[in-house]
Amino acid sequence: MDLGSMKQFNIKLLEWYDCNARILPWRDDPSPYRVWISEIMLQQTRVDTVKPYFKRFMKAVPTIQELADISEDRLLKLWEGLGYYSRARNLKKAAAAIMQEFEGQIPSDIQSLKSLPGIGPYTSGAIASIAFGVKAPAIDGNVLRVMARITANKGDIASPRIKKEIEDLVSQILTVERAGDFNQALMELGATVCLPNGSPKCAECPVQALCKGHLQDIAAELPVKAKKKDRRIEQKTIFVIEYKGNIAIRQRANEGLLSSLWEFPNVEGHLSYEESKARLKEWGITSCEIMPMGTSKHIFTHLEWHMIGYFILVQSIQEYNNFIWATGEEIKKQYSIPTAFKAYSRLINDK
DNA sequence: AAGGCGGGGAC
DNA sequence: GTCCCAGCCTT
Repeated sequence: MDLGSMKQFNIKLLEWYDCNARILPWRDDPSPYRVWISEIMLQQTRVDTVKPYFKRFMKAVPTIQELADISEDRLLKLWEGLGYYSRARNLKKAAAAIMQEFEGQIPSDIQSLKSLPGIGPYTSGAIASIAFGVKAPAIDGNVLRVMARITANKGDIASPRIKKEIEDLVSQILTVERAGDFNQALMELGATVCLPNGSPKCAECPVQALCKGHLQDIAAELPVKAKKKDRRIEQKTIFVIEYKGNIAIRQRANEGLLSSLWEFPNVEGHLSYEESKARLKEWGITSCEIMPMGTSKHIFTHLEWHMIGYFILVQSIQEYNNFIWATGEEIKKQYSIPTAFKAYSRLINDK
């Protein structure tokens, strides 16, 4: 792209953004803390999904100090249902680091930002440019798609080489004073006009005349991405166990999938009625009614859970050290249970 | 370079 | 069903 085209690109894009920017909760006051929280929530997560979580979080945890001091259970409860829960734990770690190493102030330079847990190449650029006006690129999935089409780049945008090409180009184009607006405009264009899956609305695009992909009539075929691998399937049996009005829950391991979130007792495989009874006996539950709750499927990015459930009404119990016994109300208020178990927790919420 | 890590919306 | 989302971290 020549210098004249870059200049035109800047002007057209920012003109368009000034008229078409969506009104978003984190845009009216782009303070570093608000930008940081919003950018972490927005990682691999749609704007409409993030909105209510962001508002609730800012009200519950308005300062870095409070974030550094928050309990893990309260933090995960605020994150419940949003997914990628390591983001929440990294947020707390980063808050502690900001208090200790940066005197309570979020740093403005890329290197310091990237030193914080959960902040990588994209998020460091986003915070630096939006909150501090630093002329740094912020290359996300939208930008990769938009720029691949603008330059008619047929390379795999997942490859580091192509990413670097696009990052270098955006860095060259990014000469305007409004670096934060420029980055947001590029993402906004990708989210609302230069749509994925072969559906770009080129007729509405402010930089259509500068787009090689459009001029060559291949915009819809770009960007090129490698095919995804198949998901692994796991069978599970879920037990919703009630005893004297309380439900059994337990905390997952603090690493790996859904780490340190809470769940109903469950085991690998699809257990029959008799197998379930034997397993419950191992857990000290000797006398109970067992009722089937039906099947449920939950799809993760890399994994599928195919579940069957049993509702267990316990009459007597030998020892119950294995689980926490909580009321439906306590679960709703205190314990973060991942969406994967929703089909079996609905019954509790209805109580 | 590749895989783990959630959940949901659009088609 | 498939794709992909304001990605990061570990191996």
